[in-house]
Amino acid sequence: MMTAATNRGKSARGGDNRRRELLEAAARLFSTRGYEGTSIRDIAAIVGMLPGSIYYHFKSKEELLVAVHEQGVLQVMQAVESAVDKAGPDPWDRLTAAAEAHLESLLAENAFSPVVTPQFTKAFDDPLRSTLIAQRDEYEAYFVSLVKQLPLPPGTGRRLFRLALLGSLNWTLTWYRPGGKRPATIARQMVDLFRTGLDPAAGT
Amino acid sequence: MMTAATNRGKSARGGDNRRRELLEAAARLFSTRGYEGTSIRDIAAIVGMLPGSIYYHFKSKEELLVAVHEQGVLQVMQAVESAVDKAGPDPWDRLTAAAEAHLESLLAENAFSPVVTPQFTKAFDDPLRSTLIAQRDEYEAYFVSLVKQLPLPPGTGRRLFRLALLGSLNWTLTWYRPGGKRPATIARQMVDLFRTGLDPAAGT
DNA sequence: TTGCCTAACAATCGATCGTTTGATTTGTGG
DNA sequence: CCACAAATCAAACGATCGATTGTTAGGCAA
Repeated sequence: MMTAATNRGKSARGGDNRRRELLEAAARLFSTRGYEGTSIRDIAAIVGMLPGSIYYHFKSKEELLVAVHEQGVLQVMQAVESAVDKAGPDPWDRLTAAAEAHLESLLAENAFSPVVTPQFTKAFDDPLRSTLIAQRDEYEAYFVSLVKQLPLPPGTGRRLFRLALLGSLNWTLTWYRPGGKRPATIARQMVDLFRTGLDPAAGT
Repeated sequence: MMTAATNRGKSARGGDNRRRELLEAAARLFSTRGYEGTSIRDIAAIVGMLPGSIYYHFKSKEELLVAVHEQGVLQVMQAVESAVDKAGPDPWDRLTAAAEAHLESLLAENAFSPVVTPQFTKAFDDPLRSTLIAQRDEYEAYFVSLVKQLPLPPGTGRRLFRLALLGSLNWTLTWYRPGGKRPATIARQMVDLFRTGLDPAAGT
């Protein structure tokens, strides 16, 4: 799905390099300094362009944000789906593969993806906010289906499990430092945490 | 610990009501619209004060933020320590009590606490950023001690467990809607999730 | 060559930002 | 009632914000 008027009716020819540069610069700044903390002038300076020129490519700062967010969701979703497709048929293996790809995307250098977190989304109000949430819901629905495949004891809160797992993964953004464990390792250990539990005397 | 010059040398008489009003208004706005998204004028309007008058109570917007953050950390920490003290001696019960109090504080109406999340902290740069992180680390250290008491099989990653649990709890801020399960219930179920695990065929 | 389209520049708009300054009100002790 | 300090008002400062406008230089097609 494409939010329409996201690009200027130009056909999908490969020639829109500056537009991609703008998206990438905006993504980096939005994810590090926040949306309000980033000015059009900051973005223009990075790509070597005058502030006004940005409005040829995007008709407003909000539209630029929507485009960045859309791109971020798209990148993460593609990475996750591709990883799951490569995994075996076991539902836990597939969920683990998804978690690994999810976290790797979020911590990747290029940094489109951090914008995907709903924490980022929270601050906006409602025309814009709904747009971003809708983009993201499409992605989270994929995790719903992955969790649904899990053979869990009846009565288990699948929704809470999904939210808790994604919370653990997404929260990694706030404490991860490069040089530590690889993201995929962290993701796998987290899934195992939920799967096997910690208390040797559990279930009493 | 008090960051010094946080108040204007006025003794701890109870009479600084407007200051508290300012702190509360700022907390609500900071946590919903973000720091950059909140203007001094917005805060002044809420408490019925002209923008310039705020500078009688706080010498800069940054100092106001630090004071709000300090207050937020303090409130959560006190709620958690009080809850743990009331709990029994069992380490898992104590951790559960902490998780419940933590999440209840974060979702409380008054809304000082959401500012405590490091997600919020991330956007600032370094003189300010370090101050906020230091305030928060003091709080997280308390969870380190709670997890240390847990009787876990040797070789378990206590650090990852703590981060994963706090991630699940903190992430609740992004999806919780009033009218659903009570925060304490959510917190308890999350701790149980980590404690007992989900896979009936686990440990293979 | 002519004509159009893309992409950017140069300059500037009104609004809003954090902050400062100096006068003025309000409350309180002598 | 007066003096003095605490608290707020009133007004404005320079800077920066997102956005608009008019123009121009290059590329490609007819």
